[in-house]
Amino acid sequence: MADDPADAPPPARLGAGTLEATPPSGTPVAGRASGTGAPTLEDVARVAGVSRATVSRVVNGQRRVAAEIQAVVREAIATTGYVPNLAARSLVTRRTGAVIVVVSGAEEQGSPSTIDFADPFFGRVVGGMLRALRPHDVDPILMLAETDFDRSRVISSLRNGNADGALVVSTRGEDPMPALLVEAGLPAVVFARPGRPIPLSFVDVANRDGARLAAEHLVARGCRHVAAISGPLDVPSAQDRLSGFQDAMARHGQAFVPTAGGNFTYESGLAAMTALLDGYGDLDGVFASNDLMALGAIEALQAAGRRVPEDVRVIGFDDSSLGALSRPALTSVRQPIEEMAAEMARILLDTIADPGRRVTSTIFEPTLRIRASA
Amino acid sequence: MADDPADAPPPARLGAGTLEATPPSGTPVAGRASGTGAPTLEDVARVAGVSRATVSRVVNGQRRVAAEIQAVVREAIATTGYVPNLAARSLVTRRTGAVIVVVSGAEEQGSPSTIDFADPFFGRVVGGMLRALRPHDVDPILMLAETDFDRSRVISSLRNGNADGALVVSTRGEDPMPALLVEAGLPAVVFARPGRPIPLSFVDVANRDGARLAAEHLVARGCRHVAAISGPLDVPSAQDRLSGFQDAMARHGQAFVPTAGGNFTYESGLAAMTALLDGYGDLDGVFASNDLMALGAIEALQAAGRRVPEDVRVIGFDDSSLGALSRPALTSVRQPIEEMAAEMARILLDTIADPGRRVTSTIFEPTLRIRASA
DNA sequence: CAAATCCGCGAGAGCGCTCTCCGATCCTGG
DNA sequence: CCAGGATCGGAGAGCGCTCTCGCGGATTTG
Repeated sequence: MADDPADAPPPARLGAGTLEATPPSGTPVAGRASGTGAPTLEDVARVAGVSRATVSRVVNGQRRVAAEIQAVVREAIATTGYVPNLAARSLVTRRTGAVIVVVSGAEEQGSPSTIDFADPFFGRVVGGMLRALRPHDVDPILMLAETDFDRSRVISSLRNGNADGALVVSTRGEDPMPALLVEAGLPAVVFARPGRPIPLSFVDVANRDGARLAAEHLVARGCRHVAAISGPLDVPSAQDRLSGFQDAMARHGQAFVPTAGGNFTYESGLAAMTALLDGYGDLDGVFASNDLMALGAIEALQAAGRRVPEDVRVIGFDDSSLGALSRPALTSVRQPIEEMAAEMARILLDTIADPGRRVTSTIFEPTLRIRASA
Repeated sequence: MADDPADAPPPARLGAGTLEATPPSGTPVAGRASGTGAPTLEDVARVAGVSRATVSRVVNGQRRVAAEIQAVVREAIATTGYVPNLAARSLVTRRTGAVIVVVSGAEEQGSPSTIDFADPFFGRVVGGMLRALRPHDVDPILMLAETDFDRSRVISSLRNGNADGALVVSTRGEDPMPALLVEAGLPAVVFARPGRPIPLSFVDVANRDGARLAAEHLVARGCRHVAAISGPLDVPSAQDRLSGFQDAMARHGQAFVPTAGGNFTYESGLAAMTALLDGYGDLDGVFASNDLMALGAIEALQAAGRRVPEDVRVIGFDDSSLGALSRPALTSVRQPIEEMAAEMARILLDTIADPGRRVTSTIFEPTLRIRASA
């Protein structure tokens, strides 16, 4: 890979400030000997007057090493500025200390899934994983898996020992990624129950319970004609949220819940609400399967002259920052995303440590975050 | 890449007994011989009846290899299901094919910077980097750098060859990360001009131009008494946005611009606007240095009975998805974040390929995204 | 037709680390 | 005071890969 002038020419170059790159004078490298630049175990051993093996033992704390020698070695490590070469280590240990965080989904024409990352949801998940991984000194490698090629790249990375396992968060129901992982027998944990049952660990939120919470709240607030805006029904969570909501409403006397389908986007929520309003003018409550759609629904409601929450109450799902900032602030079912992500990391780490382990799943309880919209 | 399950040359064994629920019968692993599990170069060489070196040449396409032999080798690779062991490769090449993406900032008490990731800004930057890195087969390792410990971990990772370089996006002005990187002589590129001048490549947006755009738009819309809500002034971009705005307003006849300081959060925007309203009741236009603060400002304005945009026009900076979704939709100065992130990746890759390269900076031109709020 | 050239392949030496032996030292009990 | 056991450091063999070097055969040139 030399240079590729074919790459998108960077637009609008104004100033091109060029400073002389300073030769790092004060780099704490000392007492090396080999030609490459970085001090090696060998170098430390020489300085400390011990063997490579002993230094290794001190570094990894594997076997007891006499306190005295340990001090000498640590001293030598400090003066040489030694840091272990992870490539060499993982070559022999067959562990990389890295996991792949896969943001996966089927490719959608024209929707560069920048959207993925613009959605705070992914940020929260990734953030939660990072925090859980960090104390274990495990690095997260971020990969997008939109195309089959991407997915095979993930599998390859794992197979060739670039990473020890995968944490998958899918955007769609029929994502092939989980199945591929299982097929290859690779350690992995996914966010949300996979579309079809496969032996793979996952964490999820009790979607039906969350939907019930929403239903009960609407009922308690006096709503008598409520509708639902669902996500794509091939996604299990969307399915559960809808059916959970319908069931709960049925228990409270509303046997039929007018429903419109969306795809978790703002626009689809707007469209769904508009359609709903068309057929059912007397609605006084709406449950949307995520916040983005709920926001779209509010927009449609307001455009139709309905006030939220006075005329129609709206509840979302996710408790995203978007909903907290919008006006009226969105009442929403909160899933403890960060904790869920942390749990994923924990399960994966366990699985890596003990590959024989059976698959597990952890279901988290949602809570209702009451704000202004309902 | 069709591999028929029929052609399994030597007795294929995979780590059986690890999975329990599925018998993964069709795993594409076949034709190994060594004990570890994954086929090695050696295995491929044996199957193809050539030397290790030749297989390596085919894999890396480095030197001419007879087409005929090449075919045989590729065949062997396919039947063995060979994937190169990256650890072994990077041990000798001293390249890892990975870069660290550092989300950095000073530690703040009580604010678990989940906020970082909930802010769509980071998502967009990271997404842009991912896309630019992918075609080069470079993997991004995500790391948070909040504490000194985190930062030294980043430096260590780089120094011990865990990654080839760093892409840094800082949240604050006096972030120590850039300086540390320069000090250690490590390849790195930062997002936005560093707080103090150091020999480090960066990309940025022409903040002053963006602010000018906002000023001119407000003036064109008839605003005569405009105020500014700035970010923390130790951040160069916040400084430039403010002074750029002030200068542009001065050119248009408003020599004094009432200003309140915020820290890029919603709450600070709200507080700043409230304070501004206190002192200057006749404001008819506001420029906030980012969208979050602009949103807070609008909230304050509405709370004070001012209509947006009828009474007061508001312009933000960032063109974030938050602003697009809020009502009234936020007019904002757009910086091409994804392209900027891609350019960062490009510069870093160049720097890694040619470490002697001098530092460069690329400044992008902002544009005004006109929506409802101004 | 012989000599010079070139091209493509194989042999082999490590890259920096871990980890299994083994030998040396020390401690303990008889 | 010595045998036996426990403890701790050293030597050395690779992990899987790349890359330099050199050699043989094909091709070209005098």
